[in-house]
Amino acid sequence: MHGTIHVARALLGKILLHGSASGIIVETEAYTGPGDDASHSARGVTPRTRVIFGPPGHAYVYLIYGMYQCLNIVAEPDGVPGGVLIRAIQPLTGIEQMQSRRRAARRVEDLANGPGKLTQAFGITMQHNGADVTRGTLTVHPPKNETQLDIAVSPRIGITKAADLPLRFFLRGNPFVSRG
DNA sequence: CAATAGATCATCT
DNA sequence: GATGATCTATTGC
Repeated sequence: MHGTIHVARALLGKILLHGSASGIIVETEAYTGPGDDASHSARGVTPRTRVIFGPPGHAYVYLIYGMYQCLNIVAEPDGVPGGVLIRAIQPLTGIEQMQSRRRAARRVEDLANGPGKLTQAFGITMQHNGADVTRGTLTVHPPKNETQLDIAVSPRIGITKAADLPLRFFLRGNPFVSRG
């Protein structure tokens, strides 16, 4: 709950890497489980939500609207639910491959500026559900030079329950943040 | 630019 | 059988 918010902020500025594709995480949302009605884990363990209740640092990937996948990072200790949705990424490398996976994107800014777009650009699928993001083919790691970040906060996007909680975090002014 | 319709299926009730 | 942590294309000012 509290730790998930910390992780959501800490993930900003980190690098997501999958094959030749890499980029800076510029937008996240915290989903804190009990008490957060928008969170998938709010109503307990199901076959789908079991990875959110598992150890931190693992990927929770799910299908939304029958055609897009969303990537979360599990954020709480084993047994405690909580996850961080990765909402937007600033592409760094593998941009040509991202463009071939996302023919609809006309600008580089549109390659990964949304939760469904970035999984498509990076080739992330439900096969990655449960994957350890500290080792393996899909990883998150610190940038080479850590700098001060200007982090802005807002309500989360696209939800109907608990829609007023300020649990969305993004890099202020960054052009790769989603439009909502 | 803003609003909206339609696509499409795993998951849960 | 209903419901989405979405995106794109298209329409209308």
